[in-house]
Amino acid sequence: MARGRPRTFDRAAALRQATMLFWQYGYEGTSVAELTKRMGINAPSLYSAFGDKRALFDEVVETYGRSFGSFVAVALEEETTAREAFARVLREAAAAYTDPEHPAGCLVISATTNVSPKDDEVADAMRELRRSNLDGFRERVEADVAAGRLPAGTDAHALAVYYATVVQGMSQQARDGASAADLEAVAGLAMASWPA
Amino acid sequence: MARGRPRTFDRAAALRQATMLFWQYGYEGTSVAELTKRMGINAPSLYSAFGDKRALFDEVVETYGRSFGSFVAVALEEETTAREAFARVLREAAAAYTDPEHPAGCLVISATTNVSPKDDEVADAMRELRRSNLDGFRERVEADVAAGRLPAGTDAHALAVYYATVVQGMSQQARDGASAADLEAVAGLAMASWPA
DNA sequence: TACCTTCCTTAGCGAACAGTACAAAAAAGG
DNA sequence: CCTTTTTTGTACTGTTCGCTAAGGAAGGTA
Repeated sequence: MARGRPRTFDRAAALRQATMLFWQYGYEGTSVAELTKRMGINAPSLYSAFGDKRALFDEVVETYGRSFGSFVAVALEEETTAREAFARVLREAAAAYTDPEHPAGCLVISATTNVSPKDDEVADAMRELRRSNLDGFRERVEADVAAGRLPAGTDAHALAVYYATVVQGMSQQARDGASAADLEAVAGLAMASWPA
Repeated sequence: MARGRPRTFDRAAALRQATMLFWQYGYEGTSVAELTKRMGINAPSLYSAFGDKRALFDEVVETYGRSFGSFVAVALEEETTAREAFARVLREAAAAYTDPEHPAGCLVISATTNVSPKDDEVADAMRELRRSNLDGFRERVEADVAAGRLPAGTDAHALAVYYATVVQGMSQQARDGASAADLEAVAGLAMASWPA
């Protein structure tokens, strides 16, 4: 098996390099020329291995969700109470968004904030991802209401939107140079709004 | 005076149209071709009246700050207490960011989130604007600490970063389709974190 | 009317964009 | 060895990018 000439570059490593570029400059802010340069390959190798720019970006987003972005779903699932879950999400976001090992903030939040009309399909796909994260927030609150850990009248949607707002704001703050300590303080203040 | 052929388009109206495009699609997401089409003029008229794309954007940002974006500074100055000032900023942001008369969110927050490396000067200029807004937040808190309306140990910087985070998050939520009611609930929850 | 200044329209500039045709090169199968 | 299959590097496609040269058009001034 494995007919033909084998590829001479590490596909996973190239994908990681592409991730760093899209993370830092966004979808349209990253050109194929910059991608091939950073990935250490020529354009035909990129198109052969990943399809086109859009497909490469989709694969970047997918692997991002299973690595850098997985802490959110993990925290929502592992913590026993919604309060502890959201506190952990914010605490870990403060660390992750300012980790000097990679670009600041969250790729899903920031990579398609400004796109020209011709690429609104990509922006819509990312918006849909953020909306599903918001649903995850709401469902976690609803689970605690159902379990009696939160009052029956709790507005799960409002609480979910609030913490999504804080997380998205933290991402932008990190990209504007906020420190991990700054964001930890934000996380602490945001948890003061948790219903009594 | 006023020698030569007078221009046949309304410069202020053209600037408003440019504002709407930059507001919706961002700096790089808006092409000169789209600008001229929406402004109803040809490229040479745009360059003659405004300089180049960057100068047009700068003028857009300046007029934006004196109109749509002025509510923040006004609220910080007019309200007697910092608490009332921040509550008003969040309340008015909820309305302004979802006003159907113009694109959602805040132009200064969202127009240069993703730019290619060649335009990082524009992104830096906008970052500096956001940083000065953050300074305004901090100074408003410090004023209340000095006046005895807030405890002497209040962390003005942390509080300023927190409310800047909420405002930026609200802008992104609005661009993702959040309603005015959603953002009003966010504003209410965010004020629950105000120091006792 | 004649002139002067400025604006508008047409047409196009070089550069960068995403994407590809083509043939040499390198492996496995026969 | 020879064919087949896939990757490789070179060079290139058509399109869009921001921007502008050139000349006619339209006003005020004399």
